[in-house]
Amino acid sequence: MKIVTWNVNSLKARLPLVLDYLRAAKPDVALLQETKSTDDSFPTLEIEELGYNIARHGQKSYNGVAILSKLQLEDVRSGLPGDPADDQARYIEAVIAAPGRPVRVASIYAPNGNPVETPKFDYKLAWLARLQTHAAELLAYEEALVLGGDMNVILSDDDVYDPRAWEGDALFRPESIGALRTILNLGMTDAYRACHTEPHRYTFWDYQAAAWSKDHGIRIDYLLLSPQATDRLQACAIDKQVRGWEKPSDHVPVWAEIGE
DNA sequence: ATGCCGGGCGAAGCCCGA
Repeated sequence: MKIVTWNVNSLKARLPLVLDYLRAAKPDVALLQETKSTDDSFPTLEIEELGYNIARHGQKSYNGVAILSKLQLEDVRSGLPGDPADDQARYIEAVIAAPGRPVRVASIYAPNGNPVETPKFDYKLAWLARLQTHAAELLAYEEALVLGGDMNVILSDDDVYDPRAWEGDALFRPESIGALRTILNLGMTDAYRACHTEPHRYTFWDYQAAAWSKDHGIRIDYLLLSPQATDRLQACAIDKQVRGWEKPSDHVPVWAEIGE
């Protein structure tokens, strides 16, 4: 089962690119973030034509997450538990009903958190703490689980072109790194790092300052696997070439192959 | 370089992202 995560930065603006990618890469499951689509404005027909079932959780203008799956979706849950007052559409999960070998997946868009020293950073840390609590609950199921998405955290100096340039940024603050490490320490595996040890492999390049042509990127999009999913991990890669396509997102897809 | 792009909203210019 090929599972891809991708922050598309507006599904409406990116629809031709997304459809091209789905046709070429043929993922069984696509976890999308920053769809910026309400559930009513979601391009359902175009995506269903490619053979995908859809679960989406959107809002107007901002955020928005979705799960596309060629297999049936079950037990769909929208919204990250832990704060009924939080109305930002940043989390959706579902079970991919592979016969005999189901996989629970989540599409996650963690808050950016900038500028620090503002409520935005507090919200980010509180949100990641809620994700930790929920991840612990899901891990207790002892099933194949894939938490995929834009975590908005740079885990180490190896995941950024110039650590000094990001010093103090909400994505690289010790509190942010600690929050994501705490989730990994529950027993989850960073799929890309399980397959690749070489440093300086990125998933995001800013539109500005010629970041792409200079390879000034950061790795902030992850597939986090439960032990049961890690046992089935066969391959993982970053589809970097998509950043060079026409009218790209600033993020690129990251995929993992989870065996049967 | 706390906004150089790029998108949403909505029809000019502000909000937001990382």
